Amino acid sequence: MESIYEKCPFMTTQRVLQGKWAIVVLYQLSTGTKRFNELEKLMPEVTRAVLTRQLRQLEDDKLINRKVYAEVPPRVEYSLSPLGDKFKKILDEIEIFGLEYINELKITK
Amino acid sequence: MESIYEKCPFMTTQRVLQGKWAIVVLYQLSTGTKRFNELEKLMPEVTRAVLTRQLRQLEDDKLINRKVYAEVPPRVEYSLSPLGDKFKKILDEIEIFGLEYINELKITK
DNA sequence: CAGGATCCCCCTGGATACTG
DNA sequence: CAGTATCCAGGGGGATCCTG
Repeated sequence: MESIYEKCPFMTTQRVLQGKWAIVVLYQLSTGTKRFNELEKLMPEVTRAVLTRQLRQLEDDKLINRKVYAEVPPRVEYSLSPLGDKFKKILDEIEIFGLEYINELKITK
Repeated sequence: MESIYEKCPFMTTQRVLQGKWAIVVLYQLSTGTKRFNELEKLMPEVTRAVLTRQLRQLEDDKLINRKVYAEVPPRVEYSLSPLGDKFKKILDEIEIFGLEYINELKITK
């Protein structure tokens, strides 16, 4: 890890958000705990392998929790960590901005 | 452009934030209009070519304005567009989150 | 059900050299 | 001063196939 990441809150957040599906996954989990295949259904554009990698990445970055139940068939639940919970504020603003952005460009173009 | 980008505010914002230096550039411009070489000095880790590309990308995405003055030596000023201005709210939350993130991981690790 | 293991390919960041 | 023009290498996304 480099020094700029440790000092600058913007670079730090940027690093966490690099994954193409990071924001959407965090959003999905912000509405509640989800199982793996629930996330799959909510995000049909993402393949399994990619979704798994994105989840691992967010887990490594301490934004989400992964809970495995020792059952058959297996059950795995993903949820926001305490740190991930603090990300919700960003998500709220992203949603507002995103909608405005979509609207604005619809008019302009 | 694909349909999911046009509909989902999270995907839309994600696309805009893909560039490695997007957030930092937006932050720098959120504190006021800057010339190209000011940005260079504020972000020494980024090379010229890369910074230029990032600026063009944000310009294409309508988040920043590029104003060229017909002078010698040339002067180019970058600033937030009206749309970019709306991004400030996200930046505020990113800063808060980033600082909390840095703090938390310092303690945990 | 929830993945793991590979492979491939493209895109993007970065380095370097040149310019109106 | 504020870029362009190339080139290169690495990594991440995506597809496909396999598994406890």
